[in-house]
Amino acid sequence: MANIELKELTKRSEDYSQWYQDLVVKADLAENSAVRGCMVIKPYGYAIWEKIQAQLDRMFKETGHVNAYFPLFIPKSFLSKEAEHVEGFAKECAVVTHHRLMKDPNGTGVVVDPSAKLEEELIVRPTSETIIWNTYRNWIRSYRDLPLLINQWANVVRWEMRTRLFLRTAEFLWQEGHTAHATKEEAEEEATRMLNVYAEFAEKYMAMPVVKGVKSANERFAGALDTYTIEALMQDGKALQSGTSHFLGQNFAKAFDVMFADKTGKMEYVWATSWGVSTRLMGALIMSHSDDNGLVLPPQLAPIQVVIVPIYKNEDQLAQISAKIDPIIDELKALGISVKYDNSDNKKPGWKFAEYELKGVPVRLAMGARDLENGTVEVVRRDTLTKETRSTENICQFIQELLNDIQENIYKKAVDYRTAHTVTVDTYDEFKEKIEEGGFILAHWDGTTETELKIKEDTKATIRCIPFDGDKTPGKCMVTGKPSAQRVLMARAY
RNA sequence: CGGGGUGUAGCGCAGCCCGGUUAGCGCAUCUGCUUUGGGAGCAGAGGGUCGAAGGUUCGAAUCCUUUCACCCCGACCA
Repeated sequence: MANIELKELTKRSEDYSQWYQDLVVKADLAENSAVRGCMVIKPYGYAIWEKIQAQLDRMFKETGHVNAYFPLFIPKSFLSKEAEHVEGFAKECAVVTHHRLMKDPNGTGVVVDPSAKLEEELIVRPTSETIIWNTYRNWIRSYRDLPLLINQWANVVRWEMRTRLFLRTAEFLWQEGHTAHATKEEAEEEATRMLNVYAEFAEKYMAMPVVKGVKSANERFAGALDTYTIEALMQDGKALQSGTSHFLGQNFAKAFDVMFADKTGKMEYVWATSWGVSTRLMGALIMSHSDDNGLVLPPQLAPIQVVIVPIYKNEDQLAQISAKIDPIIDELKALGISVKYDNSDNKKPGWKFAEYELKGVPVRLAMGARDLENGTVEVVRRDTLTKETRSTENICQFIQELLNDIQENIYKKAVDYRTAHTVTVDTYDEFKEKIEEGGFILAHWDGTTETELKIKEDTKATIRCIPFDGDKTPGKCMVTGKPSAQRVLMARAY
């Protein structure tokens, strides 16, 4: 009964934010680093990110995209070429001003060598539109060069005031797609297509339901004509913007002078999109499914899908168990299931059970003396924590089905949660009351930034998106009474 | 940048108010034995510039001054 420390996960009901922090650290996903606001992603956390990456990368390639890599540094002058863009990012840029250090003449440390000042400062990219569009100018001449469908996996830096592991860090990993098109329609289609890719990924792989929609002008990406978003609801009732896809119009083409000759030989500005998801998805994944015992991972993204724990009294017994387990491991692997056989002898079974629950491993098998006698194995599923003892016969097929079942079940649970926490309101008083309970609220809005800001000021809630699907019945704005085309999705957000 | 808090062993903390032998405790680590079906037990061992700098004092983790860092809550954001 000792070792309370590891078990001590703050309960979600006590302090949700603390629960999240505890979980990220104790499940060994990430930790704070020596650099303020920057995290170290630990191997187990990175393994999940790699699975996210691998699947998204596959989906990007299936939709015709290729990967490339652009520089970390951007000349300062580039950033100012698109007026709205610079305004959106200027306040959070890390700037490189020098390129050399020297011994401190007055001490033992090192100082910046003043003679090594850069002619033009470099910005550490907060996003890559500018450097990429500057490059595209040289790549695009004719309509035959289009469309250009490029993605890059990279790190970016945004100097945030306050950070939280995965949800908001000063440096984060992401992918950013940057595409160039001959027509407005094609670019808009692309932006929509990629939003759909994100939504499909969120729902099928992360088991996280999302609402697709368009951002209000106020919440739009700096430099975009339209920002499409997927919005998810976390277990504490707050919304999390999980991915965005932007229709950039010709803004960046004009800023960087990127033109092409169309079929008639006429010179036209190129149409653009950009789209991205980040390590923030890790935060979304954690907060969507996990419980007071730790992480709950969807089988599709779990680095370890099945863990096997032997329970033995001596070496001889372990050998007997291993002899039973080995063929099961081989068969599971042949089915494409990732298995870990934890026969380490420095931890007791009970410790291992708790540990793998904390880490969210979807299925756990345990085999001991009793099972050897009966030809059985204990199967425990992480999502419900239910146990059953089964014959080892056809066990692998059972596990395969069980993994699918878990994937479906946690998705269904998340959908049910969201359904239960989505309400429709018609008056502002009702809105103010409901927003305190958390969750999504569908309400009518007059479409003005003024009203949106008032709502934010009064309630801290923002318009998450104007949903694509669902009820399109017009009505009256809950604040001003002016006409509204459809209900919009509102919530307090991360 | 405002408000609050914390810096003592790898991690988590006590000691500080009221200065006084060798700075403690839990976890982790190492060794040995016993254990192993829900976070094992016993015995032993190693591990510290008490965030930093200055000051007061015979004597400072403790009091004073300065400073740095980090965390939490706000304003800003994926």
